[in-house]
Amino acid sequence: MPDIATIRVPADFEFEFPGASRSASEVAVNLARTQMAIIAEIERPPREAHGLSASAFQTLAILDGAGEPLPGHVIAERLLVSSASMTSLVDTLERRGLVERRPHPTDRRKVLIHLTPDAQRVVDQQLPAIHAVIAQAISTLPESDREHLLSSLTTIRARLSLLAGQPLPPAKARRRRRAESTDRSAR
Amino acid sequence: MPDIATIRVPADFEFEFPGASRSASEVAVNLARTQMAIIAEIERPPREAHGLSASAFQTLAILDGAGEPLPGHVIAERLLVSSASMTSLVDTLERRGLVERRPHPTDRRKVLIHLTPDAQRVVDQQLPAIHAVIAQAISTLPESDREHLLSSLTTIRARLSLLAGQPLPPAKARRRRRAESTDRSAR
DNA sequence: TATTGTTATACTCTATAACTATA
DNA sequence: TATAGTTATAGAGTATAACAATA
Repeated sequence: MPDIATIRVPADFEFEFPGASRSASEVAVNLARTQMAIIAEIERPPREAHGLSASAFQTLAILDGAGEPLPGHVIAERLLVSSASMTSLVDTLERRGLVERRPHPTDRRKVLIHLTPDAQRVVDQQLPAIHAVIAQAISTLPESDREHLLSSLTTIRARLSLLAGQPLPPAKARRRRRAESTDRSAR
Repeated sequence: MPDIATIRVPADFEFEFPGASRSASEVAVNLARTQMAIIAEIERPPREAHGLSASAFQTLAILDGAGEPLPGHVIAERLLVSSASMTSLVDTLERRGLVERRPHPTDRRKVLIHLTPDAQRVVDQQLPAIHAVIAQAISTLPESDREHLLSSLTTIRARLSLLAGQPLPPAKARRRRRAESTDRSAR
């Protein structure tokens, strides 16, 4: 049973990367791996393979969540893709009969994307399964730790939203250690 | 300044999705968003745009971390891609002069992938920048919370590695709420 | 027989640039 | 002018299946 220990970085990490923080990088690496493991479990077959890419399924989920048809540019912006990519995504979904394009009643520049009954079935089937997997994945974490975890994550996101508006600091040069053969792939 | 609050799911969430856990889904959603925000900050230009995809850069990082040339199938397995995809990835990197294929000295089935000096320069420049961004992103989280966070993440990963070996439980049906127009996109 | 890697094929995602239609 | 969307073009990533070479 691999991968059940906390991933650590080497003791000389902060020597090799001036400006880095060992504990911070450990948090980042473990965050990434945990997130990947959750995704993998959610997508593990047989998940009644809907055969949709993450972006395509997310498009359906966004439409379901909105509870009403949306114009393409709104979906594109929530999905963080370009308008041309959105066109192509909607093309794919339309080909599979999961969405329909219909003209906006008043603004003739816009095209409203509607979920079809087939798509609604896909979403209604997938969402409960996804949330059930998540419930199972987190089930061994006590409720009090969940609140603590949420608060730590929010602290990080708040800091990131500040950083996003600032210029990037110059990076300091890597200091090479003497040659050795230990595996440093965790970095 | 958007997105600095903990993302919550609606109060009737566990009614709508039997078998789901509200706090668990909140953890999963916030984990995903935090992870995305870290990636976005790491990739924020001008990051001396190396122009490499995530997989391509990770391939270089894996080779750098190993400290020695590796056969393709080893990289493929760490990267979680097929051997054919690995061939295509190495093709791309070779075209850009970042890796070289050389025959394995003893096992003639294998091809060892070597980093070129150019690639080493890319990695030596990117890794310190990445770890510096991470240090900044986590900087407002007290050291004791970092350990707590790591431990919670490991608890989740341990549970996931157990689940991965088990059959998927049947999902219960979604219960539709009365129609309303609130935005439920956080799900 | 099993392992390693490649080729062939196909599809999706993604982006930029140029364009049309509408507001 | 600005907004919404499409088309054209291009490149990358991904997978499966069939195959060759080697162990």
